[in-house]
Amino acid sequence: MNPIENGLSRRERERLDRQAAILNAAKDLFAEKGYAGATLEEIAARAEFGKGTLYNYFPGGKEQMLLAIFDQLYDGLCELIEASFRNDNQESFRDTVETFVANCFQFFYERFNLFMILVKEAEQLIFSDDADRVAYFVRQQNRVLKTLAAPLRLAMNRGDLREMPPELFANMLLVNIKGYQMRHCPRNLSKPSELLQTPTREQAAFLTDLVLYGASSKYPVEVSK
Amino acid sequence: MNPIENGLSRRERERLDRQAAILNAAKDLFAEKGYAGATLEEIAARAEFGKGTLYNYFPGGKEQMLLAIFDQLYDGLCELIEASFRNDNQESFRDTVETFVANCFQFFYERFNLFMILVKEAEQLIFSDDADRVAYFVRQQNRVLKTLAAPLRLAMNRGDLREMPPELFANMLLVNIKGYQMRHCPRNLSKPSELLQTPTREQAAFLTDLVLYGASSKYPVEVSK
DNA sequence: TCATCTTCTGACTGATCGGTCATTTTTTGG
DNA sequence: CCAAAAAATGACCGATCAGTCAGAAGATGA
Repeated sequence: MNPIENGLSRRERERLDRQAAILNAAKDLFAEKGYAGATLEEIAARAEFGKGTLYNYFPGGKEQMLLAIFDQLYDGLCELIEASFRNDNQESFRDTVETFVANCFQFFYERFNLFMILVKEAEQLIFSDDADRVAYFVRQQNRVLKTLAAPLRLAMNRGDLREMPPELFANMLLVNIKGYQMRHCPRNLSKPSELLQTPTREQAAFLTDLVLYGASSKYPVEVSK
Repeated sequence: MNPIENGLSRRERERLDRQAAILNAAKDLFAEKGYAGATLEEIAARAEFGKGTLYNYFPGGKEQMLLAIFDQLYDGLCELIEASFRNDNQESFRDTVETFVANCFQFFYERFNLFMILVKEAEQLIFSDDADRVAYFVRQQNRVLKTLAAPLRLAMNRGDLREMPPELFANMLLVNIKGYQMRHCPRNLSKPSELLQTPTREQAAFLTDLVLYGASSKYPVEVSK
């Protein structure tokens, strides 16, 4: 009766497709107008559903959509980190970092709406006064930080990096990637003339060297602990 | 009839005092609940005025208050930059940068509400779809960036910094300061147990060394252009 | 003291929007 | 083809809130 594919019936697959379609509409609109600025009516219209239908797929309403989007974002980021550092050792640490940086640029280039949501909403949410939301974001951000800190710890043990709390450097790396990317974003999304430039390997190399070797043209007299 | 002080009559001074009181109330509430989350009613209550009175002092309403706050923030930041680099040359560039970083930490420590507003709202606003708001923020951020880029340009000419677009490094510096500070913020403002720690000179030194000399424990084979 | 001018006030308005649910439409399986 | 189940719908509700304004309160100065 139920020809199964991927262990899912057609009904179930269609349901997931529709859920994904709603989520994509939400992504676009959250990115464009911000979480608060996007209305359920608009999201429903963009996904070609009635407003009530959204609640079939996301009983938790707007907030559940936002958290589902952040789940995707943080999952993707963790996978990207693991993939980038998987074959560490097989090349110089510097090149591994460059690859990681380039992968991040590429990741956000392909998911520009996720990047905008991250930029616009994450800090707002992590410093909100809703304890549950704060807990969610602290957990997710720590997960990313731990994932990145692990290979950095190894690099320190190998002597590729100065000794410091690896989460600290993980944070610094991510902050720099985000800051660099943000600086090269179109300021005004409704002005289509400004396009997001495709990220180049040169930019990744530049940022990598800056982070690993610093901005000074001189070597420090003594590298401080 | 009008004994003048600072060129202002008593009436005018009182008016400015009340305006400042309203702005301080707004600062606290914007920092706590975010721009969207703070209501005019609350702001008025905290400043001990009726809601209608706010419009005597800020005819432009909520948005005018926000922009007035950002004016203060960006003005303060520019002054701080200029003051920090004023006696460059008299000490090593590294120490000048450390002073600048320490001053930034101190500045935001003393103005924690401004820092929270910056963190929570600035990106939301600069990527909004209101062209006027975007223009305001682009102008202000560029002003800060230019102010910081000027002494960095000089340092490059002196050979203290690698050659690169000075605005790029200015951006990187600011991003790192903000990112470092943010990492050491209490996540949940309503939980008073977590206090903002007073910034130390050691932290400024650490971040300075990281930015100037990099995280690598090895010197690059060749410093890339 | 009083007329006038300034400042203050908070009830009210209009608009917005998230979420609900009774009803309609579609799908399903016999 | 039909009855029952599932899905979709959008009018409606209640809450929120920025901004308004007519009148109250207070200051001024002659």
